[in-house]
Amino acid sequence: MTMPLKTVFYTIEKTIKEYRKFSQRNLIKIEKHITVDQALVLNILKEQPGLSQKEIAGLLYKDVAAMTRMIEGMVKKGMLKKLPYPEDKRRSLIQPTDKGEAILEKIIPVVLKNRKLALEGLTEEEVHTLNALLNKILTNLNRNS
Amino acid sequence: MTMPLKTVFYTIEKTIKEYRKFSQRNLIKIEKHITVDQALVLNILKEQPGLSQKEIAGLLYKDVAAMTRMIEGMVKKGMLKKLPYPEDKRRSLIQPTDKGEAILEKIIPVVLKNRKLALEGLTEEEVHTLNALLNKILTNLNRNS
DNA sequence: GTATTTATTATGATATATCAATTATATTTA
DNA sequence: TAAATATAATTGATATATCATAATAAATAC
Repeated sequence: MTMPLKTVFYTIEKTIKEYRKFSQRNLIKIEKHITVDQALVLNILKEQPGLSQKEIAGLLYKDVAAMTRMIEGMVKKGMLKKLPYPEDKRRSLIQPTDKGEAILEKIIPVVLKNRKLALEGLTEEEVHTLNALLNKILTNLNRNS
Repeated sequence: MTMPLKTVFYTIEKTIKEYRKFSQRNLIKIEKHITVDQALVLNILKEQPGLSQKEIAGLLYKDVAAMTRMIEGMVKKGMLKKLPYPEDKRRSLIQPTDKGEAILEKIIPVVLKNRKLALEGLTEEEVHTLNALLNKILTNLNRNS
């Protein structure tokens, strides 16, 4: 087996892990006790209110069980609230609390800056190319599974 | 904040997660109870015998504590053995057992095929470009951290 | 309209990750 | 060489992930 560490998959994994660590470090500077994923949940709920836990899980690429527990944790920490969802009693209406919204406002600029710093020196076309190549791989994976 | 789900970082994360799942599914078909990371450890130790746990952790991009437990698990399952490491008593010499080697031989073709399927339709140049673009991001992350 | 199937969420068991603190050994330095 | 510092690995506490199963509600089939 040629060294797995020299494959492009290793580079992909390394990049996303470094990016997550980088983002996490910068997030914590301005808001202790928040994780990258929690920030994403707050943002998603702000932009698409009324999503189900399953839908949020899908967007964050997580398991629904993991999402149950993550949201539970965020409710405990006062960032989210769960209200009854009239049309479907299996679900809840999940909303950021005032505290959650305040946190989100604080972290948005950090998230934007993180992305900007990480993509420094890449042209729009390069970012587009990167996306396109990754999508080719994704297509292969879906076709073969 | 523009939707995080539309950023290239989301695509990167999605790609590596899908690739891991894809690999895991195919691995399990021929060898129950082995994970992608365990396969990588076996392979690394075969190609670079005598690495320390810390070095292996670095290559797999994991914490040393996680590596301690992972290796512990693989020893319990009979895939690895830990021998005394003469020059430095803090370390152990970690080696695949016969069973571990046999497993590795079985899975190598699967790993190679996984990679091939995932990269189907991409030219060598495209793979090279993908790598280069990711490395640009990695450089940014390192410089800014 | 009841029974069956499907969908959403929650839970239990287990595995893995992360961070801090600890232990044992090596290395440096004064 | 003794003391201080650094390194490799382990452990404990906590968080998160994953898979199977269960509980509840909704949708569909009969």
